Amino acid sequence: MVRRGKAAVHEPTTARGQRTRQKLLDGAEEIFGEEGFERASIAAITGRAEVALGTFYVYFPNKQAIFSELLIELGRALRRRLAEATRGLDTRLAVEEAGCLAFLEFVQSHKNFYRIVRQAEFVDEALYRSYYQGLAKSYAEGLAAAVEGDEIADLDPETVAYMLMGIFDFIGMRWVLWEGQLPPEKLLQDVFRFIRGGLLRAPGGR
Amino acid sequence: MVRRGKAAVHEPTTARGQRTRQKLLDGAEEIFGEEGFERASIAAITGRAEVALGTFYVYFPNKQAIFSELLIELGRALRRRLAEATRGLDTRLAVEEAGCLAFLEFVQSHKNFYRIVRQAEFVDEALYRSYYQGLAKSYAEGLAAAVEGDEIADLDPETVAYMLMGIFDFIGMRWVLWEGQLPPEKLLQDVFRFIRGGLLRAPGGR
Amino acid sequence: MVRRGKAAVHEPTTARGQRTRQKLLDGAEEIFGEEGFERASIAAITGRAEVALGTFYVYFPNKQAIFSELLIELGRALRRRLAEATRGLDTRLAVEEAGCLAFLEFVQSHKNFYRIVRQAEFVDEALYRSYYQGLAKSYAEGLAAAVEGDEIADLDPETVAYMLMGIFDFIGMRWVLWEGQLPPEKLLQDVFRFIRGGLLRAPGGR
Amino acid sequence: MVRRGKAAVHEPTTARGQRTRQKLLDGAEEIFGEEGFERASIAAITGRAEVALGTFYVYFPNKQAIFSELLIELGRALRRRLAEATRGLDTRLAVEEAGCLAFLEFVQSHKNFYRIVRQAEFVDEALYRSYYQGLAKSYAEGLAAAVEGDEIADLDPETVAYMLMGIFDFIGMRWVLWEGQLPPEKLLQDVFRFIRGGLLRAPGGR
DNA sequence: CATGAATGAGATTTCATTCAT
DNA sequence: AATGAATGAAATCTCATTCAT
Repeated sequence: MVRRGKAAVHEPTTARGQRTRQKLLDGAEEIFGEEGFERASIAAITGRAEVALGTFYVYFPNKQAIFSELLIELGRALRRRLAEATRGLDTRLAVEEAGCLAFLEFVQSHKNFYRIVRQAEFVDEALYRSYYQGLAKSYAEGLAAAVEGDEIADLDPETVAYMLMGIFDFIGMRWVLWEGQLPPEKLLQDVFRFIRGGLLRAPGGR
Repeated sequence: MVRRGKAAVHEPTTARGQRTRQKLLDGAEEIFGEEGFERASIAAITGRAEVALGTFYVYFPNKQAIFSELLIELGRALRRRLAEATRGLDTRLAVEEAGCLAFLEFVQSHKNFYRIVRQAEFVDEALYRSYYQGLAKSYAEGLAAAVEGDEIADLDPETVAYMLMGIFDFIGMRWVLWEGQLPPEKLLQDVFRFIRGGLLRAPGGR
Repeated sequence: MVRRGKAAVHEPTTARGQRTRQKLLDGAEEIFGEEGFERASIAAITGRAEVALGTFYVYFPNKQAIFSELLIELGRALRRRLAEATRGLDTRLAVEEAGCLAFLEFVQSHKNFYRIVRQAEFVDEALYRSYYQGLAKSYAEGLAAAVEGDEIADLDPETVAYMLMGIFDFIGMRWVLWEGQLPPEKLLQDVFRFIRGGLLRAPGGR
Repeated sequence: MVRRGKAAVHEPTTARGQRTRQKLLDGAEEIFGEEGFERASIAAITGRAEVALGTFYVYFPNKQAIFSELLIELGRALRRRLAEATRGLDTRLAVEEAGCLAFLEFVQSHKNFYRIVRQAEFVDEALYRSYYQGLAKSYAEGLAAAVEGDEIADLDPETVAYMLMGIFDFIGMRWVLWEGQLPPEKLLQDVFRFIRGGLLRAPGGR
């Protein structure tokens, strides 16, 4: 009947608009990483992006929206990076090792991403879950194939996927987030040995 | 980072005071779990605790303080629980398995705790780190002894500690936090098999 | 399940609270009258009331709420005034004349009320209608009785009620609102003669 | 009160310009009617008119200006309608009746007009008064002639004009605005009878 | 003529904290 | 010990208006 609702927050049509929108996303990534979602203010984001406060609302309806978009984009970038890093590798163990390294390198070069993902639980829980579920699904598919091919032990692929994500997450936290560097080579080898042992060792039972 | 009020915020002397203080802590645990630290308001906490707003400041100088105290108390409770659950066990593997189960049961009965710990990173980072570092230290000591005794493979104990915490954390997230239940027995067995494999398999090398 | 929602905006319990609340209502009446609902800011209201901005929200959830409350209170005051002014009069015509005069005097002493009622249509339409409908109902009851008693012509009471309200409203606008004074006695007599004629003259038909 | 832009806001010269300007006026009439002046945004108006935001300022210096123009145009249209409807009628009573009906029909076909006029008091008070004063003047002139010719009672013409406008306004509110329809024929006859009585009955006195 | 990105002042609303009782 | 009224800084969001294209 009567059209209501605000003028749709649009995808910009001009190149200038595109640039502004990107500046906002970049600013938001920095500020969210530094301050956390709740303490980050729109004013801080536009300040970092060097645009006026009101400009924010030309492109995003609220703080949640830019956060969610950021999470989606960064998630995509991570997967691209993982896909590249593991392309063409022929054993599952090689994939895990390359993937682990790629992940650690990725979060090292996107330290804010780490903090952004960890906050997502409180900002947009559905998106947060789907981030991990999507990642777990990729992992699990690869693992299922490896189980199928008798390459690794017969463990539930999804469970293994969450365990691996947990390992990577905590190792990344301990070294990349807290120390700002990759784990020393020796420790990284220990991580790989642990994972290899977990994946290969068949014997179950107590 | 932690602001201090000037008024000497006292430990209550009377039994009534003790009770009030505990009601506030209980209310805070619920509200922080539901809303997150930033969105949780003192008014909500006192409302849940069924005391007047001003009463809060009789016992705590500010919002951070009650959060930190909560984290410390819950951390203590978790360790007590883990200590109980693993007391007297004679193999490291048995300790890990019992510890894993105890952890999952603990977070199941303190679902808010899970969310509180995960927020601590953005509220009181030092405390957050010391929570994990303390936990890691306990683990690492046990693991170092097991390495010493040739019970498990020669891996860096601290690194293993973080890997195990990561595994438990993510399995807990996947099952307890998201599904509200412990993982099915079969999957739990897969977790244990994975960990056993990781810990026992000595030979490194590619 | 989980109690949500803000701490209820309360009726104040202490005398001090009562006073503050009343100061806000008084300030709001002035500001709404001067500026109109939309241009009136909460800050202006609290400024007039000489309390801090935040104090407003201790007593009212938003601008609408205080406006509606104001309209209700003022409506009540008008009716009280009309009831007093017409109590004991024994002819309908006398009631109309006394009522007209009382209305004009009332709006003269509450010039803001005039403007507040007229804005209500855009602020709280339901309340606005019920204000007029309530007033019309009172009128119509009195008129119906007068028709019954053959005191006035057999016209639909509700229709007459709206006509009378329209007359009073516009005469009040022309004189009280625009000139700040009651109509000159001579003109007031013309109003009464017109109404008498309208009410008494029976002959219908063209 | 009326702010003036510097850019010479032009009357459009081309036919295309004429059309755009009219689209804006039409859009504004709808939006002002739906939302009220203050809540109506330029963006909503241009959205309804299906032109770009900036286009607004090609034709109008600001929001007030288009509102005032709208009021003037609609006022003109009403008078045209009243003039047509009463042209050639030879008694004042016939004029009033035809005028009343024409007014009600007019507001029925311009429901937004009703709301626009009622808001004008808070947007452009001078124009609002002059709207009523102009209308009252026309009325009063006709009424004065009728008094002169002994056709109606000797009442102050301006006062009667305001009373009649009040009656029409409130009957229109009750039926056209609230019910979306003209009053039932019977009630309309009661309105006419009331007015005839008021106008004809000469004798004053209590 | 027409466009739509950009601006920034101003409004509403929340809430941690203080303080008088 | 407990209360709850009061505060005001800070945050979000809206939108009339300008301006470069």
